[in-house]
Parts: sequence; structure tokens; C-alpha cells
Amino acid sequence: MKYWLMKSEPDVLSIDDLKSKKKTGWDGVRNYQARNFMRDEMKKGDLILIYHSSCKVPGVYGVGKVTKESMPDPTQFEKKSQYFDPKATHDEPRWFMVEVGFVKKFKQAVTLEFMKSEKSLGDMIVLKKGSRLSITPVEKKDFEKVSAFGEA
DNA sequence: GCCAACGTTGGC
DNA sequence: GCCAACGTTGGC
Repeated sequence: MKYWLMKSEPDVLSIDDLKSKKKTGWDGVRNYQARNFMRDEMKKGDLILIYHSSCKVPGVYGVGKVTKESMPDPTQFEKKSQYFDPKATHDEPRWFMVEVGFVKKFKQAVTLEFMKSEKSLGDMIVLKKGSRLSITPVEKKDFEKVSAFGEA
């Protein structure tokens, strides 16, 4: 089993949205590295730190899990979608997603500011300067530490 | 709103 | 295949 961190803007999908929807297709990712993680590496049962970006207090707000593995992202075929990709075909989809289920919302957010101050989390990719990747693998020890902080 | 960092595109 | 130009991300 692997561990991941997935970014979302709370205006688009917040941890509360995920809680009320129970699960959702993680559509709209248009970055090849992130796509490859979803297409090839994320497996059912993997746990996910749900991170909120582009908001007042960026940080990890809860935990999700992979409930369905790799499938074509339907928004690439929808002409009216902002994620429409004219080069994608049903025979050869370009973009893939996984389905993410709600696990829990932390008692307290583990903020970016806090994670930066916590030297033991220094290896996390999301903390690296200039890191824009919206899906990143997370080490088990870091997942556990962040979870512990969130539930403290 | 600014801007550094990064990814993608396209001319050559 | 290089790389300049452009677009996007995301913290601040």
C-alpha cells in the first residue's frame, strides 16, 4: 500500500465537499506526471492526504483513499468542459483519473506553515520550493506524522 | 495582485 | 532536439 498527497482548491473541492459526496472522480488533472501516478501507480486502498491550495490557509485538511483505480477522465471528451481536450479520443484517452473516497477530516488542519517548521517533514515533495505537482507520493512515516498532528 | 518557478508549445 | 515565449500554479 502506498501513500499520496493530492492538492485541491477548496473552492473547487473541499474536504467538506468530499465528506458530503462520500467519493468523487478526481477529474481535471492535466499534468502528465500527476496523470501517470493516477494511471499507473495509485491502487485501491491507498491513503491520501487531502491538501488545500490557493486559499487562506494552505495545508492538509484530512484523509481520503483510492476507491477505484485508473479510468479515463470523462471531462476530456466534454466539449463544454474547461477540461475538454480536442486531441483525446475514446480509443486513446489522454487523461486518467482515480476515484477518491472520504476517510476523515482532521480535528485541526496541518498547515503548510506548520509543516515547514517541522524539520522531520522536510522530505515531503509538497514542501520543496517551486513544487507545483498536484499529486505526489508520500512516505509512510510522513503520512503518519501528518495524520498524528491533524488528530492531536 | 505580484511574481518565482515550472511545464508546455512551437518555430527553427 | 533546442530553447524562447507563453501559460499556469500557488504562496505570499
